[in-house]
Amino acid sequence: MGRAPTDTKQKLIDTATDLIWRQSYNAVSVDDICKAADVKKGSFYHYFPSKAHLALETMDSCMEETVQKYNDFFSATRPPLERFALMARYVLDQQREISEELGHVCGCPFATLGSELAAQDKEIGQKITAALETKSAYYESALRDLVAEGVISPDTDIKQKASEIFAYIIGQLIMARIKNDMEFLENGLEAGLFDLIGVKKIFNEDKKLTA
Amino acid sequence: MGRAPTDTKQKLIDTATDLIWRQSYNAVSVDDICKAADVKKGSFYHYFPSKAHLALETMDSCMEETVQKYNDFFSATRPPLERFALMARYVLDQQREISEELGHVCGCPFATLGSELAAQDKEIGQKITAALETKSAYYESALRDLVAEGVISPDTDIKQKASEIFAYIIGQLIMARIKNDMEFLENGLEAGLFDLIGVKKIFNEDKKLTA
DNA sequence: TATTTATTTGACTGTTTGGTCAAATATACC
DNA sequence: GGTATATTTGACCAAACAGTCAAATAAATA
Repeated sequence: MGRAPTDTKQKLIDTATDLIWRQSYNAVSVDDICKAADVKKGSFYHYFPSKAHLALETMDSCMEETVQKYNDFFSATRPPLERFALMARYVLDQQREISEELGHVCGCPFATLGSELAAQDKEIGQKITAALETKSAYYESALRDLVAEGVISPDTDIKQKASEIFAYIIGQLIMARIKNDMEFLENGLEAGLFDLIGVKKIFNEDKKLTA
Repeated sequence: MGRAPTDTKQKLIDTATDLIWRQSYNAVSVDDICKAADVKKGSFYHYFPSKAHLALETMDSCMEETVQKYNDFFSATRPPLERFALMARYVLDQQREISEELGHVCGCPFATLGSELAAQDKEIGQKITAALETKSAYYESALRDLVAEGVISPDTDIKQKASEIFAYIIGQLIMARIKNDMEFLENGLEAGLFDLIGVKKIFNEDKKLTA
């Protein structure tokens, strides 16, 4: 009994993700989101108790996709350096696609939203902190495997190194967003990543490790 | 003839800097700024044609202070490694002070504002891009001196390295802001910086280089 | 003291904001 | 067809928003 569920909620989440990612949380109004999603405001508040809750759910939605991708990229079956390379390529592809679709380089949605809202909404700050720490965990694991394979020094401070890689990627994405410059990312992201890891060799076009 | 100038304009700039740095551009209203500065709205619009123009002037004000500090830290009379160490210490001191004053780790005002407004206000985006490139120039120069002194490899790609250092610092500051965690910065910032430069030695408490 | 000019004031406007609600409507099941 | 439940609607609200303006006021000069 009862009426069948619709895709309205997901439509709101997807629309809000794009609008907020492109602009910012406070610059996008509930009316903007409703208009873009072609949903009336009453429906919005049927699915979300507040605008902030919608933002939380866009984060969940983003994180779900990220975890799915990263579980593939960082699979233990892959050589650890390939994991990083796949991740870097994914970031670049994603940024290129979004920038063509939305007309602006958008950077990391977690970092952008987090930077804007961390001091404004505690719950969002915590959710984003958790998301970012999840990502770091992938890096740490891959770095440990690199130590085990003797590719990088056993003295490596794994936590510190992962944090460096992570901060570097976030920093690059923020810079690319501010400059609205994809080329900046294309040139620096992968190179810097491998420089940070401490290996000079990177993958060639056949996706095999060069000597 | 005429009335003497007052400090009202500067008071508005200083107040706005704190409020926007702590929260975000769109989360702070002109009324908020006026109330905090104890200035009536009419006066606000006597000095600034719009809220966005006020934001531009807060950036100018921040940049002025930064350039003054950096001209000292990155003076060619200093050993290049000391330049980076002084800068790192300044960032930490500043963040600690602001976080105690405003009750939250605030990160880099340029990055925060830039990330929020780059896609919303072109002029602000350009101003921030210029500011960030000015900072990078200090790093590049110091890195070249490190090469000249033989501290780092002459093969070093200076532009890329400066970009890595820069992205790392911005990334760390964004993370610290999101996590609202000074300890995170205290632990990682300086260590990561020197790791990125490629030297293990850092300054001891007497501010002399250790062997 | 009169004049000139920069500054300050506070009331005002039209719009947008996040959020509410009772009523209307659609649909799945019995 | 009747009933239960989920969804949708659009009108509505008070507060907040960026920005305006004519009048009042303060001070430096002459």
